[in-house]
Amino acid sequence: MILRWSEQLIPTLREVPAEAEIPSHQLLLRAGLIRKLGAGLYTFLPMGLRALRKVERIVREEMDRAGALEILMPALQPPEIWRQSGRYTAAAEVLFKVADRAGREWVLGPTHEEVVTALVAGEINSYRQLPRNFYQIQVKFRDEIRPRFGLMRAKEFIMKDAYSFDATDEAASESYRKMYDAYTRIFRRCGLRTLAVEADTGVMGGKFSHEFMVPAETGENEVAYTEAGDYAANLEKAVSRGPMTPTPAVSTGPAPESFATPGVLTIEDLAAAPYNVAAHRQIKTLVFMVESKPVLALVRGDDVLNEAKFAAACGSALFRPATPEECRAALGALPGSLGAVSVKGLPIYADLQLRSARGMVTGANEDGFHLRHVDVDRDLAVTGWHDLRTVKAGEAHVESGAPLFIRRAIEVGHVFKLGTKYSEAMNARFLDADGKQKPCVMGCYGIGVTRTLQAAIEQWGDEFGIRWPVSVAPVEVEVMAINAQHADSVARANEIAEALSAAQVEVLVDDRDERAGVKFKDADLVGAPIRVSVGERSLSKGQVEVKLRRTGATELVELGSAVERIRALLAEEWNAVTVS
RNA sequence: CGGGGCGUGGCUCAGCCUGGUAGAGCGUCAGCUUUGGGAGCUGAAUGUCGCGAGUUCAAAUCUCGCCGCCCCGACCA
Repeated sequence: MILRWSEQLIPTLREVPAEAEIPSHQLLLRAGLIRKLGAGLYTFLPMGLRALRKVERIVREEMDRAGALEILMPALQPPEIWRQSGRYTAAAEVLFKVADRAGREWVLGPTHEEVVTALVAGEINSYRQLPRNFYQIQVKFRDEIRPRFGLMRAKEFIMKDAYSFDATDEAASESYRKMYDAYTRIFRRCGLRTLAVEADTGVMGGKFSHEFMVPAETGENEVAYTEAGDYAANLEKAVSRGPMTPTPAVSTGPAPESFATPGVLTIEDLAAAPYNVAAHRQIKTLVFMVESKPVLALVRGDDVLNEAKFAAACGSALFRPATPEECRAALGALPGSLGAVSVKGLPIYADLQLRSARGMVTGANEDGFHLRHVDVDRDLAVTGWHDLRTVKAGEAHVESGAPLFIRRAIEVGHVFKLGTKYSEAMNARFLDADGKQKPCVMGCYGIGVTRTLQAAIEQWGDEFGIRWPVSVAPVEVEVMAINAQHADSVARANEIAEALSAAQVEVLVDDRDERAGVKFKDADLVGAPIRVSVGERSLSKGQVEVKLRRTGATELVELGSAVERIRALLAEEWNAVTVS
């Protein structure tokens, strides 16, 4: 197959568009792959769509190979099923809602658990029909608070979502494992290095999950991991043996004692002179409005509350920090002087590091005062003890004791073991061999297809453009006649392109009457793995130049053996992304 | 939603502070020259200065409101 540049729409940009901040977003625009319609809304241009289709094809092949069945569900959904699952309110913030002409409300699907479970509830009745795994590649709509970074976080994006249904928990684990393996293969075939990390289940619910992360400085997630690779977790979920400095455990007085701390509003203020209370000797008291009611969260002064862990502890994701007025209403003081000593009637969730801590300092619930000699077990009525702190780099892995590293990453896939949350809510039951009705045990599995594409660019871009892994490159080879007015060059270039095309190679011919520099720059931007340039100079010696975009290596090849050599190089490129 | 920034030919931006003629580079079109890493010359087209009010003899410029976009936080593939 031959594409001719002159007949395409490949609007490359010489300058970096002002709207793009991160390299992959800049390259998507500069290489003429996408154009923006509005915030988080993008048109895929021909080259961008070609690359996207390549990712989709890999995903399809691996899902099919893993035994999943492709279907296609509606993006427009009735709100009833969302009420039925309970997510009409739980996920309300991301739901796009539209009205039809009669004023009836509809939902634009942000995901499809409800639809697929409703389907299964109607169609699967017997254990003999299990297991089944359904997937689709489809548009999702999410009313993101802040769309960002091009395709990375869009209001409308393409996702591969799969849903497994099993008769037993063990069988569900096997389905989960199959998807996990398929994901590993998919990302490798897309040329991506990924890290599978333990993850928080969030609003999805369920038992446990793994995220597939592409390490990148521009990623929106942070991952904690050991060098040996025996542990990797999203920072939201990560645990360690605890902070580097132990929590004080020696009582300093028989009862809490108030002391004046005028102007002190932060942990740092209190840690500084004249008070000199080290941060790890302080109790940080945070107030959240959980489903409109105040709840206290306590962590050590030098720790950072992990909101995902807090959500798990209090059993709700619907919370926000309390306003100063709400803090005053709940505790009688403004942030900066808050504490949990003697507080009654409010839920208090405390981090495990504070358990049995003694000789601590915390706010007195009186503006400008703090309490010292606080012994947690004696002075605080803690509702629940949980791991609430965010792990820090350098802390010890729970099992091996090895130091944890932290780095940023892009989440490209997420697999969940859901259990029966949706099947029970939506009544997806089957008749088991023992004659009893049981809910299907579910799993769900997502890949951000458009995000994966951008992650590949983020990982493989350089200052000149995109160095596509051949498996997702819009075309495999670009051929150009350096001087479009030199008839012999043009003829030879076309011959090579025809021969490659005959050998099932996807070729882009830059047939524009542009100067060499322009075509070279554009070739680097668009990033075909192999570039063939035919020019008078080398042609006079019977040669053409072949360049590998990935390594930058160039070689001169005899005209007669050029096609053979290109195919050999191409085979090597494919080998680099092949999974056996 | 809170905080910050920006909106001027297709793109990148200047002009705004201190009101009066709307500009540059790139791109586009025509012609000539040039042809191995974003060429040169000549000529040309392209603007409701985001929208709406207000102040003023006069508004891209000052004021107010709205809209859009980008960045930082919460959400997620």
